[in-house]
Amino acid sequence: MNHKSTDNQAFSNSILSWYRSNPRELPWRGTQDPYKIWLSEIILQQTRVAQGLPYYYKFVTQYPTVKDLAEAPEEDVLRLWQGLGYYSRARNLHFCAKQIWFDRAGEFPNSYEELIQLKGVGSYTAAAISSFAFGERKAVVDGNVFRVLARVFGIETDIASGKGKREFQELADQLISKDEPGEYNQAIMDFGARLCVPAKPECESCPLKSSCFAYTHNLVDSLPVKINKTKVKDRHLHYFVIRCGGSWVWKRRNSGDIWEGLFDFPLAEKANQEEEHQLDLPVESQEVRKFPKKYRHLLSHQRLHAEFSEIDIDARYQEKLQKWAAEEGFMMVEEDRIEQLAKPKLIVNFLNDQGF
DNA sequence: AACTCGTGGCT
DNA sequence: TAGCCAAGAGT
Repeated sequence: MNHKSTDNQAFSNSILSWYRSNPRELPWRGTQDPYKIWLSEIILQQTRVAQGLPYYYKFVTQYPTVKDLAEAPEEDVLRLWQGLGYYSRARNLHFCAKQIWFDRAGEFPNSYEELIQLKGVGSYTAAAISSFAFGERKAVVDGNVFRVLARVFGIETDIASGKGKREFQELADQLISKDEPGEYNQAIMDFGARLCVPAKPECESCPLKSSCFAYTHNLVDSLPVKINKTKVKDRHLHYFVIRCGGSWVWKRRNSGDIWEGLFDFPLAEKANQEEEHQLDLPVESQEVRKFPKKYRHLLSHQRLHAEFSEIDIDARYQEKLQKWAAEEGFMMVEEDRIEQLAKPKLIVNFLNDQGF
């Protein structure tokens, strides 16, 4: 897919020109601090600007420099990330901050090649940081860029395929402005986010409308092509809220499943909701009260069906329960410390509903 | 290459 | 409602 360089320049000039009269004012624009740009880019991965904004403010306030982030406990970082999803982003962010501060003497990676070696920094994020902070000519290819290029140039390759990713990256590399690569990267993403949106784009006011392949061929609604193969799996979770002497039994979630590193409760999982869930406790004949409300919690790839039961155990069994919890990989948490635990949204919803 | 990893807004 | 998609990356 070769395009004449004059056409390329016409495209990038149009995008830049549109951007200069329609810029979004975002708090990470206007800074050259690679730490803040990195932070903003990690937060914005697969995340709408409106959803990420409050988290950006929380993080730059709590952790103004990479040193502050590096010196924080991972639990605190995850707690601040609570509710934003894709928690590996927070774990990798913290891991890299420690790496940069303690192993590199605080020297932030300052090139695409170095940046892409960081955990959680892929081709998009490395291009974004290197162009915004260091003026490197590396083209970003995110969901916006896929859409704009697919429509304007009439590309029907599946954007989820390896072939598609290579093809779009190659085209983006040809199109990016030589003089203002960072500005151009911002521009094409804003253009996709505000004008060339997925549904009902504003084609009538688009500066590219006469040259846009999709518009002139009535293909706007069918481009880009994305073949989605992920099927949603149903899971049935039964949580047990076990309380004893002012403490609750909590479980820190392991790797290899959703919500790694976050806290929830001892859990029984069964293949269907008909089966009655049970839990082996160290004390006999405890009353198990089921909360009437049932939860359906949607993830990108799983549909969770959850219910909760509470078990109150007399304080005289506290030591026995403590021992059992340690053996089972659970932990006893005093009530006033529960707020500090990083919890999945499902658990936060449950606690709010029950007035805890 | 296909699968995994959250949450929320919009249609 | 169910599906799509949002400044993607790791395995």
